[in-house]
Amino acid sequence: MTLHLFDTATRATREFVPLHPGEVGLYVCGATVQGSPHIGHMRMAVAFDVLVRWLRRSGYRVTTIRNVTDIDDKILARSAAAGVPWWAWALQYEREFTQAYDALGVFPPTYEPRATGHMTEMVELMQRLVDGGHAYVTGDGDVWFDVRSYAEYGALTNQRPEDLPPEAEDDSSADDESPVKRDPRDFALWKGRKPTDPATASWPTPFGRGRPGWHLECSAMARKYLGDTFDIHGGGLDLRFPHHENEQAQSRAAGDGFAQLWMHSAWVTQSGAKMSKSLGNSLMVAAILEASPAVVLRYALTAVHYRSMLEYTSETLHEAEATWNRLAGFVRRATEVTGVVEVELLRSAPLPEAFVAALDDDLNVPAALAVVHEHLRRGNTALADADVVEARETLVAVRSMLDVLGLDPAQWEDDASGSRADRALDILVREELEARAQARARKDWTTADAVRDRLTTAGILVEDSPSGARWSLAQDQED
RNA sequence: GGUGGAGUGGCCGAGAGGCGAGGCAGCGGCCUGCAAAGCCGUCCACACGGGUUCGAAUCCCGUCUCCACCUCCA
Repeated sequence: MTLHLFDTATRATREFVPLHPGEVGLYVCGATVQGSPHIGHMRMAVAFDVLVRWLRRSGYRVTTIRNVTDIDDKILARSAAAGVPWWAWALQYEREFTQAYDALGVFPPTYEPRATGHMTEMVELMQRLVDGGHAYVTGDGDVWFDVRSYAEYGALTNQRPEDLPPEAEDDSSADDESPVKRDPRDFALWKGRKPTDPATASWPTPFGRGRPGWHLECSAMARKYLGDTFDIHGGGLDLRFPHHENEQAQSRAAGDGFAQLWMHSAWVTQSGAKMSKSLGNSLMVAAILEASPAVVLRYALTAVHYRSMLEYTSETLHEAEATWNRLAGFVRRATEVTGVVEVELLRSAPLPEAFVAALDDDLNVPAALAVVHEHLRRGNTALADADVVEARETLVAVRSMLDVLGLDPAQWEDDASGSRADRALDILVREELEARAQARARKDWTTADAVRDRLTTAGILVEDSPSGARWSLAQDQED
């Protein structure tokens, strides 16, 4: 079996055949940096991160483009309201996104182009569309894509232009739109400069000064970095229409082949409904990471199939943490017995067939995790039986699989125990445990249990093992 | 109205015509000085009503409920 992926455009799972053997070009729509990242953004990032990891592990050389939309209506509006330059506003949130991606172990893309750095490419694309009769300029300097000039419009989302509802007759915001649009469904490639726009937010074009509409940048940047035709275009489900439909229309109308396969990741929902920013801070990445380790959030986001909605409840992170502790606990215990296993070895070790089959089947991560858990159980049994050979085999298998998902506990632990406070705590706890060990040795259970109770009260979990006691911070029981 | 998606055991969540996914929680047991961790067992589910079939959660018909996109959105 080879990799099969669900293609949103054809609504079918297809065998993935790269345009160039051994290479994959992937374009993922990144964030419009108008505000702080929430877990929905991260879910999308993690989903495509797993795709990239799997492609690489499968032997492909992957070029990933994830753009940053750093100029748009909301950025202008919000920065103006805050009295901050629009570009400062954009950069601030771009940094927050970068930090969030890093925290969750999302590989940086090969290139991360900003819209504002690609005005030339956008103008060129626009020119090709105007020259080809697929776009037109209106009096106020707006440039519109002519939907009726392109018969395939609607192909991506299986809609026909005539099915799209006509613009509301009494649309009071119509003043913003050109009064001479040829068709209500025509969308803006370029927005002519308005007197209220900051001077820095417009760029010269043959059609006058202005700034890009939302869709143009992705087509222009995908072409620049991946070529006229490339393998996969991804993004969140909501981008299908109009954003991706419009991207495809403008690129193909201009003569480019554009994406061969479309992938869309599903929502994070709350109480069955799409989450929104009005729900408050609880879903913002920064707030979550204050309360939980980043890897726990990553586990929670990874564990659900990327095309299924992820119902986020107060239990989600607790459950993820419990499961994560089980995985990490095995890796820690097994490593004590078998010695350290280097990452290079993991990446060359063969993966269990069932795991490979699961990921090849449209990245079925839940099924792949089931395989991980089967191995985990076998590994724990091997540890209980002091079967070092079996323990090492399962350790390598478990870590190899988790590495593909970006969840190898050994790689997440390195940066978790480095601070001076951590080292100080370790020294103090070890002294307590030593006192307890001595008490246990003389069968003074009262003293031994008193030590353990004291540590438990402090939120420290003690586990005895043949090689002595070990400690860890207990899982937060707060709701 | 148009286009898609979904309803699975206490909870989360895969699968998809016959072999009890997996996880979390609970319960029983083993192990342990007692625990914890771990292991074993248990909890045999698929919105509803019909139909096809030797057999349906899975296919067909109908019904109900929910969600998304069609406007900025991961």
